[in-house]
Amino acid sequence: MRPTIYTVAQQAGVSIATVSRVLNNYPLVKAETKAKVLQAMEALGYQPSACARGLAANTTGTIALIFPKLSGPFFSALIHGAEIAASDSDYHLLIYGAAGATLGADNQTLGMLTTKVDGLILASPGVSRCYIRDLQHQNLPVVVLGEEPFGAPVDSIQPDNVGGAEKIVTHLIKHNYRRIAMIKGPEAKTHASDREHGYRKALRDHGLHCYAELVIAGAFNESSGYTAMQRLLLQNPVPDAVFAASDQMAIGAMAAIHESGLRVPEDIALVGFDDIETAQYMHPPLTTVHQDMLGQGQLAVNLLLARINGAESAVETKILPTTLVIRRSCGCTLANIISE
Amino acid sequence: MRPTIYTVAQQAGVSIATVSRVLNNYPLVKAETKAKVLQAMEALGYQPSACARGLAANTTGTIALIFPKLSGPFFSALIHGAEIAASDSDYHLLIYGAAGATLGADNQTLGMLTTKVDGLILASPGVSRCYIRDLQHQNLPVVVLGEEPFGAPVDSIQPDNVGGAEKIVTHLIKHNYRRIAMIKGPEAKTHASDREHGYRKALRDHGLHCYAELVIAGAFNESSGYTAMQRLLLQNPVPDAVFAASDQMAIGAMAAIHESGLRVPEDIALVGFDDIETAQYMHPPLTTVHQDMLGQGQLAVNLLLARINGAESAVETKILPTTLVIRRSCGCTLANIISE
DNA sequence: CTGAAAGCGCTTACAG
DNA sequence: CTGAAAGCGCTTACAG
Repeated sequence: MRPTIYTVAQQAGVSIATVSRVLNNYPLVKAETKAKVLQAMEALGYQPSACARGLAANTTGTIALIFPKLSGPFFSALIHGAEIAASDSDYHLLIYGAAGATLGADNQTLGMLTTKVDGLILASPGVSRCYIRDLQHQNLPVVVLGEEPFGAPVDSIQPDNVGGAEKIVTHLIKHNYRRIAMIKGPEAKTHASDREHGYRKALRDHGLHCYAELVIAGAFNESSGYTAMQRLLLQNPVPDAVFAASDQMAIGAMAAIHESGLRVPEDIALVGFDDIETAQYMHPPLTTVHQDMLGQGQLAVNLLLARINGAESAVETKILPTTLVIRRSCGCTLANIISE
Repeated sequence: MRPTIYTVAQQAGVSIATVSRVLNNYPLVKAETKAKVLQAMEALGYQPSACARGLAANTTGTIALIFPKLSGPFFSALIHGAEIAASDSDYHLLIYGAAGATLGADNQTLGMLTTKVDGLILASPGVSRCYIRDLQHQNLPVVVLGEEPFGAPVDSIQPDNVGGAEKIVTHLIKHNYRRIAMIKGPEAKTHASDREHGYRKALRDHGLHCYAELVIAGAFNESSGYTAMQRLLLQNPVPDAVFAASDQMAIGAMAAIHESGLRVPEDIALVGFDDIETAQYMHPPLTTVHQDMLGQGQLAVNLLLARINGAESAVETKILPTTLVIRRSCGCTLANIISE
């Protein structure tokens, strides 16, 4: 049998209340008593039950991270960041990839999940407003990651998608490219449409026309970038530069360009967004917009933890800065990284 | 106040025992009673407390996945697979990236974690035997992923590292390369040394000498592959082929080769291991060994769940087959994928 | 087929 | 500074 708080109390010759107090670092326990208890716990290999504690104290010591789907280097870094921050505060991380699942109150396993956590991070684009309300109604703190939560009064964190896209497209314009295409993300996602807005704004501000046939939708992964680029290559004339809304799509696009016998950047310049690890190892190294995914994961957890611990400050909407990372694929010959 | 089982019972006009029975799908509840209870739960928006259930039934409905560090496409796919399988069985997934943490009974937050789960998957190379024993002693089912658990009687899953490496190096030999270098992983990891064994075996079986200076250690990520390749490029003559023990290292190595002005595969052939998503989009597309990471994650969860549900069969050691994926970087001109 | 009651292992006022 | 006791919200024999 696993030892319980009773076993420890008996072994130490104190009451369970006292054991509980040393467990929770109550200041008013006599040093001598505390030592006895600690020693008993050690001797028995005692491990307090998270369930019992959760039931009695109404706190679980775990938080959840909810996703559209768990794949790709982007989410990987996010999870990693969240994991680090959670560990630092002795919290555990539950992940739930709502791939294909309905993300709402009707989802049974998601409902059960809410009773296992003290708060949750919603990194799932397209979370419904009413689901957020639902969670808040249960007194569960929530922070939304990577998307503007229209209408819901909730903390959120996102990179500066508009500004990042604008910066990199402006950089392409400075290179004197004029037929600048974009491989964008799925319509419905705000981070996708924000990057498109940045693209359009940059073109407009420099008096360039935005050709509808130069904007093609992808799905943020390599294969959709590959396919989109193939379509772009069918055009006459071919675009002289392409902005892919994610590095993964840029990787796919680069493969398509190479396969067609054209060169990057001599024939077509190509840039991405995200600055995933692989970007710098491409051939040529990919010029892109850096966003700190690890940092976003950490920040989200820390914000959430602050709310869990009762922070009452006004709702925060954090827009994190992005930086332009210039490598070779845009046509710059510098090998090193420059931020504007 | 959140509704409890008492609220539901009262609303439905039954006892809490009956509510509990419909919650757990007991067969012997009268249909009419069940309907009343279901309706009351619906009306109240009732959500049973995982903690209370866990305490009473000694079961948590969650499993843990433990990692050395949470990063890279490899672990990303593993997590994704685990998540899918867990969801399918209405289990939740707790992840713990033991980056830098001591993976043993002394780790306090890991200890607490064990009380939150019904079993765990150890994907952390270098888990100590005594830690596994410790968990099993607590009656917690364990499955080890990606490593041979020497001496510990525990279920484990791993790809055929030796066979995969042997296959791809043999393929290089058939190309008539003779100075075949290897960028291997860290010494301590069995999956790293297994891949090295496969490499040596292939050389030996074909009467080739294995030059110590052609084997350089990396750390499974891009940057270490890049650095290792730079060292290989210093040699005279340069190797005519390189086997990187992971695709990520191959990606780094490819960048180093390109940067030196040499071509892949004309000057140096290059192959990897894993078949991550990006491999096929490299320039040239990377010949590699495919292992089903998503499938391994799913299999691990299903094996664990079987144990949790009381499966008493003998300890399983699953070695999953790998397949050779021939693309361009080895020198084959075929664009399509062939498996031997 | 259903209910009363004990018990799971903690926390937390309340006394002292 | 410490203990006795109630309570957190469930499950599960045990009766009937």
